Amino acid sequence: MELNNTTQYAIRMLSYIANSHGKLQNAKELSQILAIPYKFLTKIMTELVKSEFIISIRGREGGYKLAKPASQIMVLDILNQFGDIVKENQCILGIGTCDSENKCSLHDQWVTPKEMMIKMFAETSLENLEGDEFKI
Amino acid sequence: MELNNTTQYAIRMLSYIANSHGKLQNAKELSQILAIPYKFLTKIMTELVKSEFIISIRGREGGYKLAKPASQIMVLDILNQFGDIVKENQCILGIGTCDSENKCSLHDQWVTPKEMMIKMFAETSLENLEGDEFKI
DNA sequence: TCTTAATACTACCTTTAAGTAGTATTTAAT
DNA sequence: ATTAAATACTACTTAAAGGTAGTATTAAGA
Repeated sequence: MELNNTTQYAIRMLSYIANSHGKLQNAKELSQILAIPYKFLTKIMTELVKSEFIISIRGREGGYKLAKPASQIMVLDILNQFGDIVKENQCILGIGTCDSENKCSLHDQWVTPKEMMIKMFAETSLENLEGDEFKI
Repeated sequence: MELNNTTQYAIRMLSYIANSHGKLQNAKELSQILAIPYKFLTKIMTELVKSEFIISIRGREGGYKLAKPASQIMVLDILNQFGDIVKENQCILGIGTCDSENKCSLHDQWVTPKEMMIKMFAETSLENLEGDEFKI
């Protein structure tokens, strides 16, 4: 019951960049600060650029910054981009979809925690992650 | 954000067996009913036997049954057995452990959904999974 | 006692996620 | 112009999860 590694890294990268208020961040430093392997970080970053979370400036003095205000990037968007599915009708036992018509054996117990989780991911933006509680 | 495949299968297997009120179930039939590959099912079942969720009877007319009352097998126990970690101090961003002293950037938002999830898994037994809502 | 139907064991294969390597491209500074 | 420092691209390797194959063992029933 975990987010996959790539998603975890992506959130940390975006969260860190969101805290640097528009100042360009480069891959080398990010890799050191966040303790994410350089080559893996750049790979993920390229996906974040393509999916328009991040704008990259190439060449010397280049780097990365957010493509839109931190308040407009929801954690749920990041999860979706990296295939960490959290859907309303998702069956926790992996038997297709689950709803009130078609329930798996854990369905009723799972409804409430699942909804809380989805709500949290959907309502939390990168802006909400700023502040002293940032951990590396 | 999903349970791993093996855990999902194990819950479904145990849940089905819990609903058969002591009648021995064999791997071949379970495999057909639950649509789980036979060889994979027996592999998981052997682990359930070794970890004392299940008692197996070998030989002709053999099969599987619960090793203890359904009310005493919690879903959380199954998760733990198959490495699906759901712990109080588990960091959702995978940076070691997380607590009120040492917070990752998502910590505060994650606390409540996480606790609900853990509570649900810890308090739900196989007995609670019985009934008409059983889906295959 | 022999056959058959069941679980158990050992070892392997396949797929996917995670991570790495090397080169090409871009651009500011000198 | 040249260099240096940055991102982008293509392809590969590694590790872990998921799944399969074949054989051994067990025990009821004919």
